[in-house]
Order: sequence, then C-alpha cells, then structure tokens
Amino acid sequence: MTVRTRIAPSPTGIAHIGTAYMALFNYAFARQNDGEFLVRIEDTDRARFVEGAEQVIYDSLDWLEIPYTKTFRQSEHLEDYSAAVQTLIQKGHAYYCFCTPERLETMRKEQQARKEIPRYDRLCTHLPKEEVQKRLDSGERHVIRMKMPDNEMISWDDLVRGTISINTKELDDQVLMKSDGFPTYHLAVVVDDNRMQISHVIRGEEWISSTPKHILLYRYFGWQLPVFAHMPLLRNVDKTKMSKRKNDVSIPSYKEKGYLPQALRNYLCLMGWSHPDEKDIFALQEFIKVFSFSRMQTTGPIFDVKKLDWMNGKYIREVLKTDEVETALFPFLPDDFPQDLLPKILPLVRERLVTLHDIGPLTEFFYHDIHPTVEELMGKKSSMSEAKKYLEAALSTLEKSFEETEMLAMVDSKGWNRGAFFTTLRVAVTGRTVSPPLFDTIRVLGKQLTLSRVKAAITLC
RNA sequence: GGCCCCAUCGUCUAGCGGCCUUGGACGCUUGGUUUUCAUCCAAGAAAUCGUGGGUUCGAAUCCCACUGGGGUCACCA
Repeated sequence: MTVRTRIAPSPTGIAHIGTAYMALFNYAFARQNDGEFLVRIEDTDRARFVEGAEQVIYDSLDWLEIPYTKTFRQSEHLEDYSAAVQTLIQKGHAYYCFCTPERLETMRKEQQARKEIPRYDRLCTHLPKEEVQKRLDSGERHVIRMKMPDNEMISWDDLVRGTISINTKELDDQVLMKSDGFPTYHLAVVVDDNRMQISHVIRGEEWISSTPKHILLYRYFGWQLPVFAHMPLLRNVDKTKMSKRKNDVSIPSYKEKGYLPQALRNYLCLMGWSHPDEKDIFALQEFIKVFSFSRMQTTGPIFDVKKLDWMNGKYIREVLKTDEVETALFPFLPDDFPQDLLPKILPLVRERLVTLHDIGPLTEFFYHDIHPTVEELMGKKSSMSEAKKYLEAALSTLEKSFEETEMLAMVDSKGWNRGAFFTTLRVAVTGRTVSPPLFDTIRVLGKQLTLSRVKAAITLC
C-alpha cells in the first residue's frame, strides 16, 4: 500500500501552529514509508473565508522546511460533492431537509430547556417524494442531511489510541450539503480523501467524535477506509485547546519574533512524542527515521514557550553553523547595523541570543550613541571621584595599548578592585552595566570610538 | 448534561509486572569558571506515579469504580 497523508487546513485566518504540528507528523510518517504528503485547501466555508490565508499557510510550511505537494481547493470540485450526495440520496442514506435555520434554532433552544441533547428532530425524513420534488422545483432553500442509523456501534482501530467505539444513536443527522450548494466538512473530507487515495488520516483529537460519520460514508460509497490516527491536541496553560485568545498560535508570528524554523519544528516533535533515545535535539531527517506512533502520548501537551526559548538558543549557539546563523539573523538586523562587522560582532553575542530578535538590543551600542549616567559609571562600589580616577587611568593605558593584560596589570598595581574598575570602564565604553567581554568588545569598537567614549565619560564625572 | 478521549515532578516526557522508595529535559535554587551578563560545568529541591478497590508472590505498569481534566454535540472546519 502506498502511504499518502495530508493536511486540510481552512483558509479562515491565521496559519495555526496546530496546522504545523499536524503537518510535521503527517509529513514524517509519509516520508518514513516512502509515501507522499499532500496539502488540500478546505475552503467550503465561504462565510469565514479570508483572502490570502491560503498563501500564508504555504509560506509557513515553506518556512518550517516541511516539503509538501499542493493539490486543490475544495471549491474547485463542487460538482463531485453533489454527485456523491446524490448517490447517497438514491441509496437512502441521505435526504432533503427544508427546515429553516430559525426553526432549528428554536428547536434547539427547546431541547436545551428540556435538558435534552440538541439534535435534529428528523421532521423532513418522511416527506413524500412528490412533495420533496415540488419544493425542490419551486427553488425552496434546503440542505441535504445524512440519515444516521438508529443504533449501531461504529468502531475503528486508532493508530494512537487503540479501538474506539461510538454508537450512532449519539450522532445527529449531519448536514452534508449546505443550502449554498457547498458541502460540509464531513462530506468533503471523505470524498476528497478518497479522491486523493489518502491511506492514513492523521489529524487532531477533536475529530474523534465525528469519525463514525466518516466511516459510515466510506461504507455507503463502498470506498476503502483509511487508517485513522488521532493526535493529541496542543493546549493552553489552562489545558484548554490551544487558541489565539490564550496563546500565540500564528506561525508567521513565531518567525517574526525570531524563532528558528528548525527549533520550532524540533520543539513540536517533542509535543506528545519522545525520541527513543530520550534525545531533545535532533534533525528532521532523524525524526523521519525514528518516528513511531507507538511512542505517541495520548495526553494533550501544553505548549510551553520556556522550553522553546531554550531550544531556540541551543540551535543558535550549537546546532546551526555560523554562516547559517548569520543568514537567519539578516532580517533582524537594525537598518543601521554595520553588516560588514557582523562576523566580528556575532561571536560576542551568539551565546546570549535567545531569539534572533535579540540581536538589535544586544548590539546597538556598537553603532548607536550611548548615554551613560554618572550613577551607572559609579556602579554600586565606587564614588564619583573614584570613577573619574578609574577612567583617567584607563584612558592613558588604552592610549598605549589595547591589551587586556596591560589594563589588568595597571589595575592590580594600583591595588584597585577589579570589579569596581571594570564596571566603570564597561559603562563608559558600552553605556550599559552588562555587555559581552569588555576587551573583545573594545577591539570591535576600534580605538577611536573607544577613546572618545572614555573621554566623554570622564567629562561627566 | 450525553457521548468519546485522557490522567507520572510546575512544564515536556521515559517507564509498557519485578532492574523504579520513578529516569531524562526545560524551568527553578545553589556552587564553580568569569572584570558584568550569557555560555559551560557541578550539585540540589521538585511526582506517596489523581483517589479507592481489586488481580498477582509482586503494579506507575493489568482490571473496575470514583474523581479530575479535555474534546465534541452548527447549513465551522
């Protein structure tokens, strides 16, 4: 059997991190089995359709370096869904329903008031054929509903959860075809997965309860059933399904915030799955090689940015090569960043970067004017006169040499406290109390700028 | 509420009947390296394996109940 997997995102807004999560596992499983990973656009909801959202999804997958094959938009295959639903009607598995949204609404409210499960009351199930035809001919608005068996156990062997059984009596007569002529998800997903010969449906846990509907449809159509794998859902801190209200769920937003696609991808691999050797850091190729559903956790993992941050820093300082980091950093360099200096500056800040975005704040004193205050120059250990004394001595030493050993010798010969002295000099040169190693910094800064900053600091005291 | 899924440190997880008075990672604390921060290294706190029953010579691991959490019940996907 050829393994074919897919994701079917809807272009309704943001490119969701959950989509990336599903894409990752679908892709890995397909590749592992020499299969194919496809993307189909689920655009049957015209009310929520957002122009351009589709491209953002593709861009996000590209950014994450997850290869895929584009297929089609569901809106391009409308006639297939009507053809499919017609065979269902002929076989008696679907029927026309003329109930208005208003009637359904009041019906639901009444049911809820009576504490019943809200569901369609099947008013239109027994409409005489002639009446149905007449109302269709007159152009009355209608939907087509699936006729659910009354009491039938539907079971399947889920790849991550084992056997799951649901009785059809729990299921509603699902709308398959909307009054605007577009199919609902349930019809479209079955028709399209069959058309694309999807062998494994790997999707979120949220679909478990509608899977019986899909299985029934496969059966009615006489199509080969795919294998189902329901993955755990990514959660917010409060354990609810990860949502944009409580979390940043937009893939492009992680890109903008300076996360590396490799790090985000690696982190996502660890959500619900664990490496057989308990490794945390591994490449996509390795994931493909060692992935297995048997190592899948069924509990929904909480998306924790703290660990993502650590992983991102780890990738910046250890996993990526220097030129790869430089390339990744490029879009995050401030406009006035002296790019020719990047190879010299990067080693000074590399292990201090959590996100690529940190490059600006961490390096701006190299190319921006600094404004140290007297308080900062004094630090916690010195007085104003001491600071001045330090700086004057530092200045005359620097005029002779940029060697750190020279400075150290000078400080020690005077019997000064190294910490206090260097704090003052650091603030004078970088404008901040925290910086990369001072003499490395000074060498990048150059003699002229360093000396002028020290002189400027002296006049402050 | 009905149905379905789930339940090991704060978080991500290992564990699939004895090797576990639970191992790793993040985070946290402390110490070391260091003129600051970060890195790196070392140590530590942190789960009576949700609770209660079984099964078994033996259970985090199997079974049941309860509790708790989540998902789903749309002409949204």
